[in-house]
Amino acid sequence: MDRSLPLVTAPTAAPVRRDAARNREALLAAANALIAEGGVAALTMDAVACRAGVGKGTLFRRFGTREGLMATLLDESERRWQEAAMSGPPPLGPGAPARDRLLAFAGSRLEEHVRQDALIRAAGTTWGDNQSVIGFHVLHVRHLLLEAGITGDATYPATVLVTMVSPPVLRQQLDAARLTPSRVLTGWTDLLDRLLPAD
Amino acid sequence: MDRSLPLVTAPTAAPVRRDAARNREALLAAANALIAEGGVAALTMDAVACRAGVGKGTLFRRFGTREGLMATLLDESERRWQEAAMSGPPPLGPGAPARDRLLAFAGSRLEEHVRQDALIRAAGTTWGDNQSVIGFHVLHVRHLLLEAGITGDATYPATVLVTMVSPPVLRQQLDAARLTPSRVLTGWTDLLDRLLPAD
DNA sequence: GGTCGAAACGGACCGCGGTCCGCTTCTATT
DNA sequence: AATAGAAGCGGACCGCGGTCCGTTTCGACC
Repeated sequence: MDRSLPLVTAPTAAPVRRDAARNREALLAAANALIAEGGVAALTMDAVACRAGVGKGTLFRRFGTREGLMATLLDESERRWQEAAMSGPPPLGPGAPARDRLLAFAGSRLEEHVRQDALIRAAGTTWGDNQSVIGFHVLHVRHLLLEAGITGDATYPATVLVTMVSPPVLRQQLDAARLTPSRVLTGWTDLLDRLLPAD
Repeated sequence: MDRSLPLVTAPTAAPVRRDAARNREALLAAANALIAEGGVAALTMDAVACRAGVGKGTLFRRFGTREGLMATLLDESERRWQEAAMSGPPPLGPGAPARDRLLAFAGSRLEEHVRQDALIRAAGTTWGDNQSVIGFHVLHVRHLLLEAGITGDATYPATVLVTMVSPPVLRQQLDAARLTPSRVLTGWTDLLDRLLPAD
């Protein structure tokens, strides 16, 4: 682990009561199963509650809204990604040159966002505008930019680079503009090299 | 008008029948009135139909979904913006130096997106991922970048600059990162000057 | 083990988005 | 003007997200 940053916060405080914790896990398992079987559209709140063998009120008490439930599912994989970025193998994890890690960052986020696209869309702004996730990515990239020797303010360039592989921007480029993933990464790399000092 | 680009396409083909056209206008007027009175939350499909004096089926036939209705409302103001950018007064319209027009573009989009934020959020991906709008902006900025003498590929930098004043990115910067609008524009200007050749 | 307050549970209930289909209205054609 | 048939219309109906509140369960403390 190359530094300490707050990981994505637990969106719902861990329940204290035993039954509450058990139900929480049952609900998440049911939600994952439903998505695996029938896609995001199959994730109805009634179905989740029924499959988990609990009442609907319990489900809503735990996750607030359908989008909140989705955000929790996304947080799970985000947590795994963040661990990989902080203490996993290079080039995404520590141990590789900063520029290589930056490229790995872009490729990895692109892959993740394409893989989870349906769920991210359905979660709407609840997840997409998540401050802690974006904030983590910006700090991560900013750290690597500084390590790579960027001159001047690093926060805005970091924001730019993170933004350019964010879900809405990728959708625009991949779907609307009909670009291939590798073309997107080429553009991103060019942008990175314009922002870094010429070596 | 400095060039010809396709304006935002009519989202719903103009009705041929007289009564259909009349109802369409009545529905849009009702929708605008409801939003003016009670915000986006007051825009229920039943209320729009009732206020316009037509049946619910007619409303859905015309606009497809609630989001589709919102997208139509947004298209109206977008059309006005595009006219201002193509044939309005400088610096947004033609007649000013390219760099000034680019700054005017950023400021104008920021203002527009902040003003319409609630509606844009509520419209979801129906409007936000709108290819024709984003495509228009990218072409506009790309044109100005070339006029300003950018070297190399201009499309990706144009996409970057457009993206950085898009609604989700602005929300992240203004709400989550607590930046002021002028700070955002400063960052944008810096980015622009990094992308343009040093003069 | 008994007691008690708080936390969690569950399912009836509500409002809204969206669909469906029989009825009405318009306009092209003669 | 009459006609025909396509386009438009309307509102009953449905499913799902979300709420509410009386009931149940947990576990801390005695």
